[in-house]
Amino acid sequence: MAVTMRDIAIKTGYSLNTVSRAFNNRQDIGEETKKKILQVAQDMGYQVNWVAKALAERKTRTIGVIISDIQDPFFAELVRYLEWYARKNEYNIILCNTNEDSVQEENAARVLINHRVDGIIITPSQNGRQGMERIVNSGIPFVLMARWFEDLPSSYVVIDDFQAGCMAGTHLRELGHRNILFINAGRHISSARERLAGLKKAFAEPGEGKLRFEVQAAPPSMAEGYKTTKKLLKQGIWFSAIVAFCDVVAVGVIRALTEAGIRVPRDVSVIGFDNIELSHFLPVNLTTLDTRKKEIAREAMAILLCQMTGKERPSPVGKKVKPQLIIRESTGPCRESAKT
Amino acid sequence: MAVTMRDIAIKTGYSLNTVSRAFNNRQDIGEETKKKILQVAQDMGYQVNWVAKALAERKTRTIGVIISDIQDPFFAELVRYLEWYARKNEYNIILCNTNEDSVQEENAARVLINHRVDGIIITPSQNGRQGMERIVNSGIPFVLMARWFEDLPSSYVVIDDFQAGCMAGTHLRELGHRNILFINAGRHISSARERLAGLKKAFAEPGEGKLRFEVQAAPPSMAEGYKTTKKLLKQGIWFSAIVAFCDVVAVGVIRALTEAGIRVPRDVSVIGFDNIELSHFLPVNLTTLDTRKKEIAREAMAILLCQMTGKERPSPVGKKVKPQLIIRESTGPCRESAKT
DNA sequence: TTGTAAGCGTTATCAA
DNA sequence: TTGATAACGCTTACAA
Repeated sequence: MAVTMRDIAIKTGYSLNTVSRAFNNRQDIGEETKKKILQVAQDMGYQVNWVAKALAERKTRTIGVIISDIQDPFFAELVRYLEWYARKNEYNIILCNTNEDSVQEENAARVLINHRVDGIIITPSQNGRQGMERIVNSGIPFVLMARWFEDLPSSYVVIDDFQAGCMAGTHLRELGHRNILFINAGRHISSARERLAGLKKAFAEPGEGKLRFEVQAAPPSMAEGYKTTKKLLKQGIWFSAIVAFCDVVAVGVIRALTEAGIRVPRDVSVIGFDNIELSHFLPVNLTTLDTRKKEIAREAMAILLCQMTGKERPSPVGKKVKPQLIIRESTGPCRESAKT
Repeated sequence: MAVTMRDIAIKTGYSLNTVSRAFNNRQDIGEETKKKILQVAQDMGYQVNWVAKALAERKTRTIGVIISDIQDPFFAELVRYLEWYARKNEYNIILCNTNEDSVQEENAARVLINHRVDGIIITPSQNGRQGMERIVNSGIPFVLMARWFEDLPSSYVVIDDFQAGCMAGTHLRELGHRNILFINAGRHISSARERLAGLKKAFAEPGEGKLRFEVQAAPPSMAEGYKTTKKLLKQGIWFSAIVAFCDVVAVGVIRALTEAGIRVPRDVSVIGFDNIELSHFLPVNLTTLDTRKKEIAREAMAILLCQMTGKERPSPVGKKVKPQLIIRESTGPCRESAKT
């Protein structure tokens, strides 16, 4: 069907090998010959067959990306950057969405290994390790992104979630808030654990108030943020500020508050994490901790590229990016007149 | 490095061919033999090499997806469904993001062709046809999704955008709105043209008001919706309802209105398209036209699967899915007391 | 039921 | 600077 290098070899009278040389820009070929071959290739509409090339070179120039929820704007943005950086380095991306499900994750790992991807970037679901095990055993270079395992010696790029939690807490404390509700994600997620720890730290000084509640909305989504808040409100629980695990959850939280006639930030302050694009196009713009999505994607790709091209087995490198507090409209001073 | 079929052949004493038979579940092999081979394969940790398989079979079991903006929740959701349906049929997805740029689109087309994907699903940027041309010439089966070319005989799955526009207009007309502003996307996008036409149709009856303005926010994004609205407001233009090209644009529109002290829907009604998840978690939930993302993804995949497996060159099939009006909080009756 | 041999479209080795 | 020839890891006739 399609034109092959052999066709070109026949057409030009050169050997297959020489044709290959022309395409791969080798030194051991005459300028004239090269020109002629490339011209003929163009005329015949030749297109490399990357499958054959991959088999011969044992390199697919393909990176597997395992993401827990492509519909979450945070991950969507990460994927966008990853795709961009990959493309720039002439790699393709095979996308696998796990919906935070360990079975789908394991399946994704298998698929990518069979596909002989050159490397993997993964946001592990962290509620099961079968997928990770497969990847580790395969020997394919990989980088954890946004989440990591303390006990797994591997490369990772994450935000400094402890610090992020701490910054969120400090911001609220400084505004006078003493009764904080944290709508967290499931504790199996590393960032959930670390943000909680950071938050607690911020309220560790005696007399400085406390984290009154931590509840878990899993998976982290608008719907869960909404449902959880609604339920708590119904229980008559009171708080002057809510920390949401991420902006997406915060959006659901604010909707629930609005429905209950509670105004943000007058009655209750809300703070999120991630700084997704949406967070500054809401009627009340969200105070949030920027999680440096672009940097994370860039770093993850840089580390992976390094491990893929490196000759020797590379030692794992971990990177924690500093978060940044973005103060907008959803947080304000605590009003003492809060009811109970 | 990795275990190959040859290794298994040697280990078991059978021929390469017999090993192949075992894996491909053929009939011409003894039950015992098969069992033994599979067992050994498992023990040795064998993993198929899909690259080699693809080269031999001339099938990669890979589908290329060219999307114009993965960060747009509408497309993110489509991609999620596509990935799901693909996986279900044992296909992988190679993702290419074009950012609505025809150069990136052409590049994506080239890449996917070189990769010998079995099929392509594309949301064409429609501001240049080089990419489409490449795809058509390659002979690889493809399906247009969400956008189509009237003059290109090819398979497509779109929403009935004319009807969607018409429904939006009718809804507003029935609420008494007579001065409508349409913040559209660029006219090169088929859905932009068709929604506009439908909208006009809804106001075609004499005395039934009119579409006062159409302005274009390109690319369709929150930021563009915001900027455009802001600018119009500054110009002192008045209208009682805004139709936004999509929910994402509507979000930016509402933010701009809110900043200007204009309340939705009391002062101005807003209607969007797509019914993204976000649209019912906003402080004021969005009235919108559901664009049946799941159906579109399912249909696109179904048609593609059919074309990929079909023996004969299939004739193009086009499908227009019916939109659905979802009335929520952002539209209300027109108040005559509108200022100018 | 099994094995032999050729082929998929490249790259790589080595000799000319 | 070029050309045979052998990989790469699998499938698929065709033969036994």
